[in-house]
Amino acid sequence: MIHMSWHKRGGRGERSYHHGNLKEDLVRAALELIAEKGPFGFTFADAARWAGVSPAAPYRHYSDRDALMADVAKRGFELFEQALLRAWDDGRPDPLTAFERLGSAYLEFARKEPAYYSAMFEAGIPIGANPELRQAGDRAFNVLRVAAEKIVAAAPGGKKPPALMLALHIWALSHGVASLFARGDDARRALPMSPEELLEAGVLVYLEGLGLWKPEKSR
Amino acid sequence: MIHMSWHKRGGRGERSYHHGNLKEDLVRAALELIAEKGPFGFTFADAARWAGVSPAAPYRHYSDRDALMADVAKRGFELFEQALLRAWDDGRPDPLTAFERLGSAYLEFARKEPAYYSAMFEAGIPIGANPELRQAGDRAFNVLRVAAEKIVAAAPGGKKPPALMLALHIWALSHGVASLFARGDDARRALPMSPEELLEAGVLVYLEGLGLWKPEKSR
DNA sequence: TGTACATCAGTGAACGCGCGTTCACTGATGTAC
DNA sequence: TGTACATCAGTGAACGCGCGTTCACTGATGTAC
Repeated sequence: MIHMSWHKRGGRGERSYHHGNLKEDLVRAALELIAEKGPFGFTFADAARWAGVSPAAPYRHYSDRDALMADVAKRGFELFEQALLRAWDDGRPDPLTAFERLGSAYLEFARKEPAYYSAMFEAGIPIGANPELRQAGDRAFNVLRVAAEKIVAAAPGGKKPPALMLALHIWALSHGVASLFARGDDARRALPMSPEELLEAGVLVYLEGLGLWKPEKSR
Repeated sequence: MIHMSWHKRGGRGERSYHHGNLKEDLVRAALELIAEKGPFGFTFADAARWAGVSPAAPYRHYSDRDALMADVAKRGFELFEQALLRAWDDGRPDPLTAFERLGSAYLEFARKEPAYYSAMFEAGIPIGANPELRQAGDRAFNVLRVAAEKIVAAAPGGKKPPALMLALHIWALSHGVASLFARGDDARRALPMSPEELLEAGVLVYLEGLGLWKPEKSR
């Protein structure tokens, strides 16, 4: 009996002395545990246990628990950016339709990825001290900013409100709706409609206020 | 030496065997500690230590740490409601002016009372399981709802958008701006303007979209 | 192709620490008479 | 006004537990020749 299984790799659950993907597994562990018990409901040792590894092993990959959380948040922003890019789809078929999709994608991310979402926005990570994290967040916001620019550029007549402001307003509105009503955990508040409907209506009213959208007459 | 000071009450820092205001002091301790280290950065024992009391003492007032947090959140909502009521001032001198004050009060609360704010919105307290907390939150939101109704009622012409929707939109926008840009801690994001300006502009654009406000010609 | 060696990524035992919680207790307060 | 007693709100010691972190170590992998 000299640990035969250790010499096999890639089998169903079989382990070698070297885990091989521990870093990835720690991230997955963190996500599972955040989803289960909130962004502060788990420890470094918990993550190690979840990954089936000794409590000292995570130190090979992260200096401490906060570094792991920051990495989770960074990866979250990267996925978020990709989700937003897919939804925006370069403004097809027209900027307004694509813009509404962007809002829905925001809510969908908050609901389907509550673990990433809370790591990104509610884990209390000081963004100022973490340039990589900040950049990942900025890139995600940038999708919104580019979309806002296109909306403004496509506007009829001489209406050219500042695109940055538009993007910030939509971000804040989406974030507010998501945080209050569309979150994937027990702190979600009840609402007499779907969060998507609420957000879409809000965005349309807002765009109408900017003169970038007109409701159809016959409604 | 038979603990003379114990027999005095109300003096500067002097203590009797019975603390007298421990419950209030525990709440204050929680607020101090949340402000310092975040909503999860302290323990029941910390709160006891801060209040200058043995670690078993808090159990006379709260069943556990979560109960203390929930009480902090509840008190936060009560203060929030009062702050909003003061800002609204029954719609004086006119509903629109008062409504803008309401938005500023939201941001001011988030900035000046980050401890209450994070207990209320970011401590992960399951609101469904806590009727008192939920009611306190509902009462705070109700201020916004009543204000929205007055705004709608005072609207010119036949424009009568649903007040509940208006209130929810403004709540979400305020909450988004506050959570992202006006929070009182290190997770605050940078912004090329003041959060107040951003929110006020957003509210005005939104109200314009509803036909409840018109920008002055000469701007 | 084989061998020696450096490097890497894990182990597991150990430590000091502080937390949550309980317990029998005790000082202070309120009340009945 | 005084006294006896019940009740309340604290004490402080104790416990088991799990965490964070370190350490010397060891199995596995990669590479030079």
